[in-house]
Amino acid sequence: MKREKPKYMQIIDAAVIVIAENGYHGSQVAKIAKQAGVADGTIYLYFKNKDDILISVFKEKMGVFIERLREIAHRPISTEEKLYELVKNHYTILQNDHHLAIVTQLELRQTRKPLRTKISDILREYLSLYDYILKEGIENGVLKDSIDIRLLRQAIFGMIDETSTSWVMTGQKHDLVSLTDEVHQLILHGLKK
Amino acid sequence: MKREKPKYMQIIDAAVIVIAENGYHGSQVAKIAKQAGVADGTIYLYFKNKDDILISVFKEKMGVFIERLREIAHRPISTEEKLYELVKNHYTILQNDHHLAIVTQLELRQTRKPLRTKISDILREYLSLYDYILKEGIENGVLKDSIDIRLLRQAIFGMIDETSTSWVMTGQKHDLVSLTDEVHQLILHGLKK
Amino acid sequence: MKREKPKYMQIIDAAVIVIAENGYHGSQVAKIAKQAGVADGTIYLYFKNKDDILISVFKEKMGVFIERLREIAHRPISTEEKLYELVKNHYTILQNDHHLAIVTQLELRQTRKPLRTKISDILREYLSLYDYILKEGIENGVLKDSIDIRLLRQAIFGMIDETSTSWVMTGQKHDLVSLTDEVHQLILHGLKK
Amino acid sequence: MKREKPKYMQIIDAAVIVIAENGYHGSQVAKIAKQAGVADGTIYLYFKNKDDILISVFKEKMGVFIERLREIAHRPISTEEKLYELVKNHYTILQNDHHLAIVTQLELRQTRKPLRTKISDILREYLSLYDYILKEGIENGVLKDSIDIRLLRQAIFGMIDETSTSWVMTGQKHDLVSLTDEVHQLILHGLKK
DNA sequence: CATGAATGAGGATTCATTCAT
DNA sequence: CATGAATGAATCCTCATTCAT
Repeated sequence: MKREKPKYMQIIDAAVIVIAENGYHGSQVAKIAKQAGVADGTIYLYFKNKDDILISVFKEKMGVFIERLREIAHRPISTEEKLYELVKNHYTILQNDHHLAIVTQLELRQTRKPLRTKISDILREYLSLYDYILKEGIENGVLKDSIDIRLLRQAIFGMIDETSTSWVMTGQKHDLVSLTDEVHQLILHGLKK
Repeated sequence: MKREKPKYMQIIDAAVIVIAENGYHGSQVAKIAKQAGVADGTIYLYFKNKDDILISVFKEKMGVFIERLREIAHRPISTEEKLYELVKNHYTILQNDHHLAIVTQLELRQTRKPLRTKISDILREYLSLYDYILKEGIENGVLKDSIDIRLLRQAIFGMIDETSTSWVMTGQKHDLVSLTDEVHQLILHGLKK
Repeated sequence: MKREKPKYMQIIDAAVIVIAENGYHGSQVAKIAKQAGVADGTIYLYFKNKDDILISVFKEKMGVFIERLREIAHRPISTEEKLYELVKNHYTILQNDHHLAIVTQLELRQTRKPLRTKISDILREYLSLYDYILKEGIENGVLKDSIDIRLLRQAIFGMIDETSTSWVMTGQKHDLVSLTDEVHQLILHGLKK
Repeated sequence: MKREKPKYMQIIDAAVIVIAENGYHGSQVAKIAKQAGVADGTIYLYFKNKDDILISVFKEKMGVFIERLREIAHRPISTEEKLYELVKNHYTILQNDHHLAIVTQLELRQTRKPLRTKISDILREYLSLYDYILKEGIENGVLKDSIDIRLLRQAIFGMIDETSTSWVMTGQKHDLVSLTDEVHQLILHGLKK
């Protein structure tokens, strides 16, 4: 039965695994095709080229982050709670898929310009939800209104991203989600006692 | 006078320029050699291989960050002031050398395992100075003692790194150093009003 | 009405257009199929393989050359007149179908052995009509009997073919048929005054 | 001793042999490199790409045709004699190098546009010497002045080219140079008795 | 008869590295 | 120390052809 899974997602999923295990550089198209159980040429029926696979992986997986955060952003809860859920959501998705975590935190930090641009574009949608929550917080008088919102967003994302990368680079040994409380506290109140 | 500059630094400097302008991928050894004004083969008298050039670039340039931060860490000033200088120092070095900023924030985020490891090793020395300042702050009762010091460090570095990367990716148009006040405030007191 | 045209000729005609516009190299089977309005696989119900399309194109189109020349060869006119009509016929067919002209003069000059052989075989029938006319001319004492008939034929065909190719390569701008008089004269009396 | 032969000509000569024996299509760069006794990559120190090899082969070899014809064109002999030598020269060069003959008459008739253009450019210099001789003949009242000189040139070249191609396609069995007399006669006086 | 998704063999080209001079 | 000509491994992608529907 060919029905099971459309080949597109089959290849995406294979790519995540292969890239996580071999690095983008070590992930020949043939290797991804084999993992996906399709012929090399089949890849090109669904993706323009190799880079397009990576971009699509990011797009598809970022979709999950975005979808859930969007739901959080619209819940009838306080800004503090939304920020808490924001952090927890990010950590949870990464912790639940170690392969994805490697790809997201390490392999996707590609340097070639065109790729970088495409990835940024996708990330922008995710970060615009940060902005939504932050703006609301400022309007409600919960968050500082003296600082540029972009800077607030970068501060939050920087903390979450750096802690995630550290977690991945140290072998994903400890529990990432359990950092949520402390990181949430740091985001809101800073390092000062 | 090229004569007075040992070829080693000549190549390092050439590498920063070439990599910043062409990306690591587009920086063939031949191109770096040409920019440095030496023959291709000469590179290999000073560097083991191409990766070694990148690592050496990072090591040499990180040295400046480390040197200055070490001086700051030992000044007879408060922890708050040290953190202020830490941020300012990082931003200032990047802002003063746009080529270096590109290399540091974008091109060095290489994905290949061996390179990643080497770069982490070098970064560790820089980050250990963060730890020194943080530890002091905790002991003096200035900083939270309820949170793991590694997390505090990641929070600070994450913010600084993310803001720097954003600055580079948006074309280094605005003034980076002038963000110091706000970022310092976020580090200490968080986003909450 | 596509319905009335058997798919075989539909594909042949599509191939002439696609090959003329894209070159043999740029004429993927899929492109020909699309132009013909059939599925890729359908091509293989009518042709053994891609080369077979080209051969069939040549065979079908050469058929027109042959048919008309055969009629000319049997007309009750002088050898000189027959040679005149031979040239005019060749030029007229090419001039009336610019796509065909490109395919015949340029794209069909394929180099691969098997194709070359097949094309020669088809051409042979056309050229045997040249021989028929030439033989008659020799027997009637009109043409030189001192020169091998194959050489005479090659001389005529060489002139016609080269002038046709030049015409195609210069963009088919001038009138090809109007060269008939002069070429006819050259064939009969040579370059000498 | 690497001295013997500059690698450029070494590769050109290898290419002629390999292409003659395998066709352009069957002539992988690796095969040419092997025949030339160099590494694959070395080819690219001397040629921009594979097509450039073919173009260079044609340019180098056409040079011989041109050089010799130029000398003939300037000899103090009659136009008739020059045309005789022109034919003989062409046939002689081809007959003396069977590999070259195959490449020239068959493999070089490539269809891809850019290649075709480059080859035409090179051929033009050779044909301009035809024009030189023809113009002289017309001015001296030896040749017809009623026919466009380009047509005269195409007639001559067409005959020579077609007879050469026939000779190659029939396996280069008979003697090509011995056709000179008859072809010369056809060029000057045509087929008419 | 007709479809078109899937196949997978095949090859030009780049570029880090070496080593004879 | 310095050179730079030569090396050769390594891989993405195309596209003619098949065959299950």
